[in-house]
Amino acid sequence: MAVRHSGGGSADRTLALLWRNHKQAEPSRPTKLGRRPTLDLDKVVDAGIALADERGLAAASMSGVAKALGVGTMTLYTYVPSKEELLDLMVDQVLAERDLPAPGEPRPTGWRDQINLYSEQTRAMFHRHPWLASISTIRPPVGPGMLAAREYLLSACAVLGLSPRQTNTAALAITTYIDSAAGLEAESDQLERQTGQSHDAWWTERWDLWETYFDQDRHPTMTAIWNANGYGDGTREAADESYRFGLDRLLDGIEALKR
Amino acid sequence: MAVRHSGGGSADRTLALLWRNHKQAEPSRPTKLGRRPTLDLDKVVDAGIALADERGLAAASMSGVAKALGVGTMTLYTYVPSKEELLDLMVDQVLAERDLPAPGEPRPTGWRDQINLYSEQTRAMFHRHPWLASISTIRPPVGPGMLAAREYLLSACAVLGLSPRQTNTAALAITTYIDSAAGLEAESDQLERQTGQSHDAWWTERWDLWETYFDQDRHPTMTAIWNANGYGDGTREAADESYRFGLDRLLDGIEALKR
DNA sequence: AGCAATTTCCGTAGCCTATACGAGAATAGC
DNA sequence: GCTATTCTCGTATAGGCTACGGAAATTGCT
Repeated sequence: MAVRHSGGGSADRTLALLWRNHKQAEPSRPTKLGRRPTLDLDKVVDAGIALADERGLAAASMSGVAKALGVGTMTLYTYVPSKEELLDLMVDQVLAERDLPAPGEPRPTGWRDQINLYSEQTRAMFHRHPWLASISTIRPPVGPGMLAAREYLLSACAVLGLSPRQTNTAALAITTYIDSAAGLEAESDQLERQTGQSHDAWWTERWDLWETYFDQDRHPTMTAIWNANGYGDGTREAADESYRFGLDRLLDGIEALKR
Repeated sequence: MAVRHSGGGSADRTLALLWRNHKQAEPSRPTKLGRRPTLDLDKVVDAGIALADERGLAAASMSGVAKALGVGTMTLYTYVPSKEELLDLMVDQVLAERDLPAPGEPRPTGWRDQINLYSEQTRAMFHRHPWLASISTIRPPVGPGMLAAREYLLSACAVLGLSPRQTNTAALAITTYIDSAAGLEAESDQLERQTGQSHDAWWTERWDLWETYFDQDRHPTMTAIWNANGYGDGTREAADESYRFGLDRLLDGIEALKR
């Protein structure tokens, strides 16, 4: 995973880029002087996302993106202050892809269905862009995409009638679970595609573990579950099942507070 | 975050390194020929961990670790096949640091206390080694540390009396939540230490967001929670509170299945 | 038309990674 | 001392990000 240090450029500049299509607080450029640009920021961000989608986050290097756009590497720096900023823009753009109803728009009636909508949209997003999982999300890019999703989730939790403080806490817990679990799921899928090695094949390659190193006496519960076929056949469904199970239990627990 | 692709060297070689101190299936080296080594694998792994702890994962480069040990960079490759393997070894070593009772050893009586022990040990581990959060954990190093922790968690969940399949599912959901949430928490702390910028200061730097870009009409719930002081003062306690809240609700939901 | 101002484009170079290769140094047994 | 074996590590290659500075393009003014 790549780690954003998120301190390079000025925060103001980054915010201006993130919100570039939302408010023109300043009437943008005053003049039309100088050489005309061949690209624009959206093209750069789109190219970065496309590369990362197809060939992994590592392929979205500055030189890779430039090559994909048919320009020199350094040309990108006219549009983006640094790679870190480019990543921020890519992240917020895919965060905004989720189709979540805005305030006032129709939405599922029940609380759980509203959360499930967030869950499914987020899962689909991670599935389309598995590289997202390997980017740190503390101090995320505070762009329109992130804020819209947070607003939706908070508004869904608001109907529980908890205190404002607890509403926020509950929403945080839910995002933590959904984002992490969906990210893990997507990362696993991506590995299968990228390495061509299924999760099962990966375990088979480690057959030596059970043969040579595994000590049943030190791992009685694992052994018992194994013997009872508790691990199922495909690890894919197990992950799926556990995702839903965990989310449902978490929502059960939260709903029980409502009285 | 750094991404391990976990496919470079042969799986057998990696397993042998991971389990090096646990079983001597083969009586190790036959001869004592040749030049005597100046290091051993444990020293290399320890140096990598120490460097990552103190100055971040990026500081644990091959050249960085070599310099810390006072040897040439290429010397490390006598002990470790590649950087990827070194990371695997670092990871499993810190996973094993957690002080969790082995089978047969005394442990907390209640189910929840057993889970809480796992939670606290894991939190402390992430806090000591925040870089762990930025390493992908799908297809993790299957070493003694990982297996011991999994065994403990499964054995704790086993007392619920669920089916083997559901026991495993529940344990997966719990690790997903705990590992992710604890990782996020630790990453945030690390950023504060490393950049010297507190979470609050980070938000203050983005004051422009609320001033210039934020649209209250599109974010009514956020605005309402803000006005009701629902975000609290320090984001630190909010994260702490949300961690406990989410875990408690998840455990509530799981416990409700027990009948 | 010519020139200045301005903006974009991008080659070069510096410093950072990881690691393949191969030469040299150290050690054991003969 | 000789040889086999093992460890050490300098050099070189290939890739990453990005500071710098000059070339190219475009507008507007004279």
